[in-house]
Amino acid sequence: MSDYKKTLNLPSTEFPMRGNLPKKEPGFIERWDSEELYFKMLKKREGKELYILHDGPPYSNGHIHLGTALNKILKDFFIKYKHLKGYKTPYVPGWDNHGMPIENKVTQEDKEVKELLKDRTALKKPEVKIKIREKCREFAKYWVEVQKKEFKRLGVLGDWEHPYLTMSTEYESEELRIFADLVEQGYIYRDMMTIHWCPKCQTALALAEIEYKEKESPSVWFRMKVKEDKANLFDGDEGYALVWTTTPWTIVSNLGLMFHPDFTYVVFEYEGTKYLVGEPHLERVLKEFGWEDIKIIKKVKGADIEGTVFWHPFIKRESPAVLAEFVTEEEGTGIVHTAPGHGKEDFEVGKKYGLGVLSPVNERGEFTEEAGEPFVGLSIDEGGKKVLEIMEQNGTLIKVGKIIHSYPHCWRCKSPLIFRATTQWFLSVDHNNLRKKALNEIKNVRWHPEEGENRIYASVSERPDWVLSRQRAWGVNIPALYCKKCGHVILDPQVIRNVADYFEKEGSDAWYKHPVEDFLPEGFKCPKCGGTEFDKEMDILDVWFDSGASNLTVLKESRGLRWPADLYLEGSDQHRGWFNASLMLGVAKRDRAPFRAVVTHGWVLDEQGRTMHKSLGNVIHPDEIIEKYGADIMRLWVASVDYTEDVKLGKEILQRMVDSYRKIRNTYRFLLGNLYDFDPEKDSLPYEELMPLDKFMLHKLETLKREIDKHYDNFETHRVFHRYFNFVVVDVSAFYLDVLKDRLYTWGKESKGRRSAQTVLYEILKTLLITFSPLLSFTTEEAWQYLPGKHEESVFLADWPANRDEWLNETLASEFEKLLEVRDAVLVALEIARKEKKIISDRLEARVLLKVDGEERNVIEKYRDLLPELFIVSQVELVSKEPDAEVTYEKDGIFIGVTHAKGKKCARCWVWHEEVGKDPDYPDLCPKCVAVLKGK
RNA sequence: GGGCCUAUAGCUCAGGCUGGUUAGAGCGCGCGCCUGAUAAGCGCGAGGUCGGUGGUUCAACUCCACCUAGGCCCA
Repeated sequence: MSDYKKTLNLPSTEFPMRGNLPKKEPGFIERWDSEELYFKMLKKREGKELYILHDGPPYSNGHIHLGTALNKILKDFFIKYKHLKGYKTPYVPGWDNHGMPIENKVTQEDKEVKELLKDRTALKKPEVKIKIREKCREFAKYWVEVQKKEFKRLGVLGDWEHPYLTMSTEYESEELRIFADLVEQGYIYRDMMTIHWCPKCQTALALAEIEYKEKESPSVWFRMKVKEDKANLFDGDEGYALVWTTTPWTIVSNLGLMFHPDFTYVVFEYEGTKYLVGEPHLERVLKEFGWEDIKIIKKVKGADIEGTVFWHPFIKRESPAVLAEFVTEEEGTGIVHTAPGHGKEDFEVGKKYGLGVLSPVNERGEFTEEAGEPFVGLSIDEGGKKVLEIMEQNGTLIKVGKIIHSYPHCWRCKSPLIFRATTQWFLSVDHNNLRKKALNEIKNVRWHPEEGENRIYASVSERPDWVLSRQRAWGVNIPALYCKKCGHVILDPQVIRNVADYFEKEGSDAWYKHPVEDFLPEGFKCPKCGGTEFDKEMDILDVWFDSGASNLTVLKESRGLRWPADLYLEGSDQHRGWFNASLMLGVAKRDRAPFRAVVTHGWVLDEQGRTMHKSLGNVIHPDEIIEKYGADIMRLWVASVDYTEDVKLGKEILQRMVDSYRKIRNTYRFLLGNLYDFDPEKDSLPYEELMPLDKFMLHKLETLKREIDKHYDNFETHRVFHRYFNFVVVDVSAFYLDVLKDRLYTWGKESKGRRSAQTVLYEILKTLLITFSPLLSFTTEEAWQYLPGKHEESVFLADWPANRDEWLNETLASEFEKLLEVRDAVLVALEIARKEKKIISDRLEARVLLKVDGEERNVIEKYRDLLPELFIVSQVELVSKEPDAEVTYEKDGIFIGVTHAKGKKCARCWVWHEEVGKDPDYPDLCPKCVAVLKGK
């Protein structure tokens, strides 16, 4: 009986059922590398239109995380897709190397550097800087190599041997030349700016280096006498503004008083003296002072107080009233002491009102000459006490208490920070209409998702001038000169270009290594005093300038690239970061946005939708996933989610991806198994000779391909995934392949019916592999190797399947959709027959009686011979009355009856047939099988 | 505190922008079948009232307001 099994055409393939991805994937990477697949891909598209995705450089200071993995995988999706579509897609990965995190790491952990830095002033010495930079370079280089391996492990193809590094000599010199151009065009200027400063470490701190901690400070209440009472607050009498501060030392630098424009202010009289205070603050302040029996004189709106002038409490200096929204109701008096040199808001307001800036404090946190006697040389704490002393004496001090509040501290030495005004280099955002031009360019860029446009627009229209300088060691220097004679600061394009030439040859350490004379053009003199001796600027450029310049330094013809890029693809946090910086520099230099389209993705969150955080213990590392499941599972996950929003990842989600993967893989496997004896060149049938069901599947395949194509083009890879997966599961696996088994297994090996099916199976498999290869790169490549017939050595060297209009057959498709509706109803009836009535177990034991009315009747009759195959039952009988059977079922005018099939079960094809046994040579076979075995 | 965004079955996504029959799909789950895709394959079924509250409307998951939770950026 089982002898007949050998006469069947059962599937056969070497393509393994199990993926074993963690083990197998590295082999593919090696092969792609050694066979130079990336370059072969480029070569294949020689002369074709370019599609340039410009890589946003990740920071080289540790292993990649899920966010960077997500990012690179998405980039790989679109590059591969565009390549398959016929574009030439060179991809040059980049790394961002300079900057604070690496410098901090080195200065904190490198023994040699730590030793050098025991002397806190050492940081200023060129040789120490060179040492630090050397260590930083080593550090960055190490992590570039690590990340490179990790990115490659994800299956990302690109020119990994020639990436761009912001610390490379080539990059640094080009960057400096761009800077020189900007100087020449007048974008760069110098101005004061307040920064967080650690007096102990004697260094500026970036926002990320600040820790907020509780601190006890004095709570100082004092009064400032009116000088010019423009708003007639006090009716010609002597009057005082009540002011509060927690940093008495900054009173030395007071240059104004802030009022809230919308608050109401109250003038009241206490013991014969008139005072001004915010109305919301009045009660609290009186209680604080223990003042009773006051008399309210009048109320004034904050906005009206603007322009009133007060006297500094102890210096003969004016302090005008200005308006600002920073003033709060909760604290103080509603009148805020303003020292533009010592506070961010103060600085902004001071700049707006032209108050000037006083910052008479040196790097060690000591008062300078500028502070005047008796403060010179005092520390800020001592100075603060002195201030209180003086105000106590002259009667301006009202009360001193204590307050515990959150205050910024240095992350390194944990001591409280101060605000200091320093001179910095700026890029003017409004020079040459830069902002306006940039805003205009934003409209010409395709943003995905669309909300990105609002976000970048807001950040460009609101952004202040760009502070370019950093007081750091690890970065590209700003090659400015200080005239030794007159102190004049010079930023000369020619000098900068000379420096750039040195950078190109020696790297940016050249700035420290060479004497300043080496950089000067012949006969260079201080334009102000004619001096010929200069000091070098020690500030470096903001790292956002580094990466923001990448479009200009990297997208060059000499690299086979082109400016502007077709696509930028980064996390949505880059609207304010890299997109912004790139846009500014791109527009400043070339009057155009450096990108044609910008795609952004969200954050990777845990399964509950919370940020992954060490302290929450919910962090997942990419290599955990790769080692356990493989990169294709990760890629499949990326493909399955709508990345424009935040995406969740966790155990269940991964398990679902593994399940999906198995289904896809097994379907590939089964397709391959049924093509073991099929040579597409010899055995394919022309379209006209295909069986109707097979033509129908080509119609579905063609539709699928076109939809997927559209989704890729719209950057909607999750729609690609869902559409594709649904096709694989529903149309191919559950329907087509299941129905086809009889034809594939039991019909003659070279029968037309079988070849017809194989012709379509081959097209399906090939299309499935190519169209999904950007997403599921390893597995499609693996399966590709088993594809029969002549084909490219790699799926990535194939072309996106061309549109086949002739495969679209709407008439046939709508007929089959109707048949499928009937099929669905039949399946329900069969389930009843099996489960409730137990008259059948296997579907082939069933005989189906069918009565269909209306237009569907014609279709059913047209394809009546196909119905048993389609339902996978042994017999189908069309009846004209509602069937009288053991099992009946009706749905939407489709009447179904189920009985047990007549005749006997054919031992070979298992189909029940009344003519089984008719042939004496094969007493247990049906006529069809007999014919097959007798070779027709 | 401000800007932008998100919230549909256990999971991943549709739908709704142009408000109107029982809100769809696949996976997972449950129950079966098969043993000629077998650490596979097939079928059937049960799951949501669309984050919450209020409003507009004859009618809202879909429009508006507020709230809650979460995310990114900024302060």
